[in-house]
Amino acid sequence: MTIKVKYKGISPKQQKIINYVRAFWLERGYPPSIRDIVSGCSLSSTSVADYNLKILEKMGYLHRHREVSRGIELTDRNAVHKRNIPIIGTIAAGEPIPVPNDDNWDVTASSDTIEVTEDLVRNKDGIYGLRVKGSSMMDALINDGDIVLLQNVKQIENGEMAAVWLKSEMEATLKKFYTEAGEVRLQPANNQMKPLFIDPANVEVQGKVVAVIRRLS
Amino acid sequence: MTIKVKYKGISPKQQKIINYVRAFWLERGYPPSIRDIVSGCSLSSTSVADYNLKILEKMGYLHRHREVSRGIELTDRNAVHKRNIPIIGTIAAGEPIPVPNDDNWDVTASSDTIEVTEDLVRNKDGIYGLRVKGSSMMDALINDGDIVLLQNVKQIENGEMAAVWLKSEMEATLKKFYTEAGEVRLQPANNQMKPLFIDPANVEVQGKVVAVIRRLS
DNA sequence: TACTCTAAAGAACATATGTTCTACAATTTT
DNA sequence: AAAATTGTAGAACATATGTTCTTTAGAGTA
Repeated sequence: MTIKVKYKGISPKQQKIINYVRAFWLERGYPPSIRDIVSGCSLSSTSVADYNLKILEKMGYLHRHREVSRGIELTDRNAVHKRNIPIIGTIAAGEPIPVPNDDNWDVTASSDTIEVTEDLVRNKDGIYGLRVKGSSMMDALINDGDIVLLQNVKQIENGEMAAVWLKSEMEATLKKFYTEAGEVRLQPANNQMKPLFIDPANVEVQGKVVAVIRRLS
Repeated sequence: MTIKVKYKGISPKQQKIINYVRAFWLERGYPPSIRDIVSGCSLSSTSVADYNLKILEKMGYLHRHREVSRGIELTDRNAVHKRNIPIIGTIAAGEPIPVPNDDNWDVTASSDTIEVTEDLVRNKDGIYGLRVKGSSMMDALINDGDIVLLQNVKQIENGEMAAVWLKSEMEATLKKFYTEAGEVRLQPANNQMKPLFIDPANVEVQGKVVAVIRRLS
């Protein structure tokens, strides 16, 4: 199905072209070449296509990548804002929390990623995911198999949920984080459970929990 | 939300290639050329890329259009589509579970929606969302403010998580559902908690839990 | 009319890019 | 060990494709 949009300030020919590009792209999964446009829009020459594409680009309807075959990118007004978040490892009670680095940070190289809509991680940089292993995070209301999205931050504000590594206990955990009078209070998400009071030197904050995603069935 | 699966039966190199193709496509709006793949995946020759692409095509991971520049089309399983899920109300212990109807079903009219990528709710019809109010669902590892995605189903399979309304108790709850010898067993997601045994006549299954999304900070 | 500007034709060109071939290394199978 | 299969390298080739140039036609304007 092709959705035709009415565009302002452009000729019928240009309107035809932009609709053709969109339809082609939706149907085939890659953009049309200049000559595809020529035949698809019954144009007489590649230069006519080029001429009109230049105008459309200047008006902001699309972006062309120079010298790239089929390098037409629609500036999509109904663009889906999505982000590929690399899942760099698993988090489990007895294992160190994987820390993002240049290697696993590369989304294109990462074998495992989760794609989320932008509003889940709005405006935030340094987001990565961990797959939860085991049921040790139940006090954080997080189950085996859940995916936790973390943000790589230097500082945690009081009350935020953090992924912390307890050095002497050699344990990873997810807790609400509070600094209080020379010590750190770690509070389970389930408020009815008792907090943990720890020596700050024993705590390594590895990230801030931004979201949790659980898929069932 | 798209979760990239570990692909079976293909080499790490092929896995890297397919991820690269998808990332490239998502980011730039058009597919990569063979030589883009060569440099992006640190391959040594175009023929290596070609060789592996042929295998990936044979295995159905992508489709190549012969003699077409950048004519790589990702198979549907890799395509990312988004869905707007209407959030038709809240779910709380003491309140009836809102039931979808023609009115609140209309995504365009619904005041509140959540946008998710297709494979979180893959192939499923009748998906709607409820915002969790209160902390009564903690035994399901679900917190105040979480969003629960439900599917409007007639039948629940044993072991699936269901949103049920307990008539005489006038209570909504989320539990794993089992029918057993003339009664219904409702098991909290936290397996260490005790199950509930209920007369089937007292149970109204309102929906099947498909996913849980928790946003923090 | 003459001038300007926009749009179109068609051809020619440069190169980006898919394809293929041969040789060889690495791995697995016999 | 020998053979077969699988994967890698590099180059060469054919062509798909973006770019540019010149010429021409129409439309509006002074």
